[in-house]
Amino acid sequence: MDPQYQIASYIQRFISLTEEEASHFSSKFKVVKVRKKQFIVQPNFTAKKRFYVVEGALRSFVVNKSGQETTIALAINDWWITDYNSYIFQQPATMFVEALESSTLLELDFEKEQDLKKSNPKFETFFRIIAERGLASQQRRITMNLTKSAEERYTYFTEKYPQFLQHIPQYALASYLGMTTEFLSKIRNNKVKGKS
Amino acid sequence: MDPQYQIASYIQRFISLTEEEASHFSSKFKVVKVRKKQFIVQPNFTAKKRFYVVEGALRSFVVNKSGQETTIALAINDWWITDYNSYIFQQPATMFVEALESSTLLELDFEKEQDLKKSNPKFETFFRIIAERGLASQQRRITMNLTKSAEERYTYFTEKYPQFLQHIPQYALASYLGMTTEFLSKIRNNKVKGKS
DNA sequence: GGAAAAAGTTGAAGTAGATTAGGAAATATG
DNA sequence: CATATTTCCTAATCTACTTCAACTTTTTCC
Repeated sequence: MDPQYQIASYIQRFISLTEEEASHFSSKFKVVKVRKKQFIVQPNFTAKKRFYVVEGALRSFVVNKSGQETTIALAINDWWITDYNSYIFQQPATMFVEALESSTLLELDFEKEQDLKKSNPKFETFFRIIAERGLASQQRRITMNLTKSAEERYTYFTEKYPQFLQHIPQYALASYLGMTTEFLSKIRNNKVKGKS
Repeated sequence: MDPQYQIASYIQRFISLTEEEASHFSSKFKVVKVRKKQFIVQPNFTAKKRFYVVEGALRSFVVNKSGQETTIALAINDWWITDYNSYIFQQPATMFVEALESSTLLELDFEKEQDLKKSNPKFETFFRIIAERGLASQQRRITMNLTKSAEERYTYFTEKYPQFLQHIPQYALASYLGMTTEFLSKIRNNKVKGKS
């Protein structure tokens, strides 16, 4: 399927557009293919784009001084990814965004996004809606992280996002869920002390 | 100072409005005074409003089956608060929002917010901007929670949000930062084992 | 302004999950 | 298709933080 068509179909889940509007919207996106392990956002460089995933899998992560990587966000098809703090404020990024497998993306340049929003209030509405949905989902994630045990967080994730499990290596998922890869391995193999 | 004036001044930090637009915007807000310990959002009831804090302090929190409370968000003057997951999707709330001290709020009804956004694209832009800023700030919070120790999270908070410390009881702050009130007490009094 | 309730403190003991280290699978690539 | 690299697993040891319990201080409110 044509990637440009996909983004037009995606936006129309949230707002209704004429054919002309839909094709104007799609025209601002550029198809990008990335290979596994390729970076599309890097610390100290401003994230100039946000990315809609057509196919594949990516993650954003931070690295601390001792080299430990922590996954902050995950994305498969139909999800968006970038370093939002960098993109929204057009400031230097603190994160990497990396392809976990070869992927097809639609990139939207920050300036083009501003043009879209200026050109038609419907597009402004669209970006407002996806920001609000992101906000609500991050509120749920913060709540999970503060209130649930490692095992409960993993169980919740597998039930809520089963499609991710096929694409995300365990080391990336573990730090996303706030635990080590060793501990996640024990959970998955039911070897947590005190569990049957 | 007139509370309605404050919200007009607040929105103009983000977008410029004519006097008429500013007063149209302000007119949709209703001044509400709440006393300490009063709830403005409760689980199972849909959050029909979002609240801009003129003066005072509030928190949102969840309660688990064993009665333990976890603070999810904090708000003092110039901040917004509600259960966003409930408000945005107009679904039953899972959180309480409670006044930590007697406060003056400006409440915005969900329906009135929709009217505002329909009436003028500038208002759509405003709500998009505050959603995006919330998104970026939550991304930072998730990163902190996943990568820093309890003591580092506390130190970061005191440096970044010193104004909150005067208003927020320690038990509320502790669970917001993802630790027990006992442990936060030890951090504050430098009694953490292995620390000088 | 005095009693009761709420909030904060301290220390001892316990535990969820981290760290370390080594080996086994799986996957990539020449 | 073999071997190098990456990912995953297991188990012993360790620790950052929790739990519990008793106490002190601060705040509330009749």
